[in-house]
Amino acid sequence: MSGLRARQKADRHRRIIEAAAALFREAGYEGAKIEAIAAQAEVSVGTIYNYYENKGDILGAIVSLEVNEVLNAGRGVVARPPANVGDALDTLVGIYIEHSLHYLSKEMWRQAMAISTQLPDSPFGQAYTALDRSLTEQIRALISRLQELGLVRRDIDGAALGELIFNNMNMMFIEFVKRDEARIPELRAAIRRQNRILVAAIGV
Amino acid sequence: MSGLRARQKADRHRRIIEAAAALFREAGYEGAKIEAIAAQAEVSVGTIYNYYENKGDILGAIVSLEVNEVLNAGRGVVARPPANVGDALDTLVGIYIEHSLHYLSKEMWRQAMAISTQLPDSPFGQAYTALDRSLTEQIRALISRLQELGLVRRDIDGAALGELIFNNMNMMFIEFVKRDEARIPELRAAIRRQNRILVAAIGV
DNA sequence: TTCTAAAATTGAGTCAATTCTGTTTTTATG
DNA sequence: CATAAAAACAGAATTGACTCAATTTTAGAA
Repeated sequence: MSGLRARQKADRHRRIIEAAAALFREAGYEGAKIEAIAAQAEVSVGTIYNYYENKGDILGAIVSLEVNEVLNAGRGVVARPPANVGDALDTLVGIYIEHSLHYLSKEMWRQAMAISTQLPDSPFGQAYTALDRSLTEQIRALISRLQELGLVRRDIDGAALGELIFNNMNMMFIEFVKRDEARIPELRAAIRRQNRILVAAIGV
Repeated sequence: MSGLRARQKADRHRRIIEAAAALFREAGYEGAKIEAIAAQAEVSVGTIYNYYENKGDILGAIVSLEVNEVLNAGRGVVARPPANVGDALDTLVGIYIEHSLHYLSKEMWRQAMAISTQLPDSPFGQAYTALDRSLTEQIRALISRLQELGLVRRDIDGAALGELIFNNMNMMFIEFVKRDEARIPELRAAIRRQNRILVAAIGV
């Protein structure tokens, strides 16, 4: 019945996320003190911890928003991929990368990745792993689509190939966010160069 | 030369590392309090921070020891690789993976990886990136060696291939340390399956 | 409307990493 | 040897994430 309590809860969630997102961007993850987030969201410190297990989970909620957008954008490519294996992969990778810095700064990505390895069993750690899996799955779906279209050999191990492509891209992205001066075009070019080896191997 | 001061310094370094390694293993990274490490090493908290920028750097020193051993073990394979591309890669990957849990527990690896992404510019962050590069380079050297031996096509982009193989392996290793129940044989099998696609593409 | 149990909020208190400042030890010099 | 500068040390103070017991608010029954 969408009672008062439920509405207030949703509203507090939103205020906390908005306050945190703003402060993470302004002051960086470490620089954004929980007290400051609480003050800006007009709730108490205790309330934040009632909603999120720890500071990392707040960042986690923001990351989920970003990655889900990326996944959505990727669906279009899978549905109607460019009629060329190299271009198809490049287009999908491009969408992932170009969307990735929309809400999250490199510093926020670094923190998010760090937390997800540090606490793999926390809510955020598990959510992050699930997001990675979804991305891998989407790449696998693209390969499957390309096989249907007769652009990729039928005898290719699609699952293994999807993992290979995702893992390489992801590792490149990790290195990318670790260096503030790294630029997107160079990242894309490097991944394209790596994928070229695979494209040669799997094309009909 | 080699005055008292230098000797005491080296000795204190050693004691701190030994105390930390023992406590990290016993109590985990978080569980090993700086005060406890200081007590066991018979120095004060302040002294530890005089030697290491932060707790992560202590772990970093231990990780470096481990990875350098791995690199050393790998040299043998590069010098005399198995006469088959798939086996050669599998042997090198195997050495990396089998040695990896010698001194470091999965939990210690998780922390180390997290810190290296979180603080890429700290002494440890930079060292970790350099170690990754060395491993990538060693894989590239193996490929180069296999090309000399006529086992891999000459027109293959060795640098890109080395990165691809390392990045995939590394990402698989990250997922491996994130799950306590994951086992080494399955990890190796999964990587072998992924590399099979590449082997088919690059063999003469 | 009034009352009660459940749910949610609050903020002072705890804990551990890191910083800071005064003291001690070592080295170099006369 | 004495001594002053430099280096290293010690541990108390600070800081900030997180906890928890007390208080307040809400939902629903009478």
